[in-house]
Amino acid sequence: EASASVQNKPQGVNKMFTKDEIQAIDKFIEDYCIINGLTRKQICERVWSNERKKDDFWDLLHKVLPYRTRASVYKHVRRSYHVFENRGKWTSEDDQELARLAAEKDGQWKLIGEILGRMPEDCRDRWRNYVKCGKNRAQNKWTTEEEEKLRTVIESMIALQTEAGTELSQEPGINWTTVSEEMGGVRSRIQCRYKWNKLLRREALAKALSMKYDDRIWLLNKLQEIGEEPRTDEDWNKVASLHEKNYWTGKDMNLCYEKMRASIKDYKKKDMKDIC
DNA sequence: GTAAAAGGTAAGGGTAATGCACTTTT
DNA sequence: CAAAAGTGCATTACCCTTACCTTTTA
Repeated sequence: EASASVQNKPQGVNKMFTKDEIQAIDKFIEDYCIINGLTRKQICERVWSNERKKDDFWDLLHKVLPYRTRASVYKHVRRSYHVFENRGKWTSEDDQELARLAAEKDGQWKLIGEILGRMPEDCRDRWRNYVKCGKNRAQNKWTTEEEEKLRTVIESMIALQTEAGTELSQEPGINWTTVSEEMGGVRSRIQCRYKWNKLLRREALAKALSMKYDDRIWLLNKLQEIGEEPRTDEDWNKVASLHEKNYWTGKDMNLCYEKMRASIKDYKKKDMKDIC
């Protein structure tokens, strides 16, 4: 019954559970508790119990969201119905203890979690995103040298993969943990990823802004001709395909237009026709 | 007896929300 | 002018999937 409201949702990659999905799960578990006379604490213990109980709990749960993988539902419920005392807010004492345990019990996050009274995943996250770099972690603005080093590290990582073969259609993967290590542990994995994406954005913007007067005028005229502002990437690609040069991508044109638009006073109050 | 399915753990990849310094508006 | 409201940006908190192993089931 809990699944009724969320049936036939498409399965996506890395898609957050929606409010409806979470509600459906919660409803199921609430009912399950009532039927089986369980308290919240007891159901959490059931969820984290390592005995392989021969009931249909996980099976029924998966039927609430059948279009998701079983593992997906399993993991989500383990996070939402956990048995650990603490979440969030790490004191520096907590961090110190985590650092000690991480060194002593390398990779044994389940064990570390039990000792600290936290979810293993949270311990792992705190470690890799923060504690691992410790005092080495820089908070200041990236220097040009640092940016160049990041570029080198990532480009050689990508080169290594394409070289190692298989022009398989898969995207080159960037292992941010490794990148952080190769940066000397001075920036966390998340800092590196953020910076890299920012560098990419900066480059994209530079290209878009290199568009000369004639092409800009062409763009503004074309937009007026079309009559409405392109919304999606696809819309912009269509606009770009109308141009004789095969140089500007939809993204380039989108960025360039946004910049021109933003240079106009009170642009937020104006629509596209006024802008052009 | 064996292949397939399920449970459990760690590693990899990621986004939404927040905090903060700064501008703009009221 | 002060206070409130918006903004851009980096960080923080939290989330999701896949790979792989062991155990259970059909």
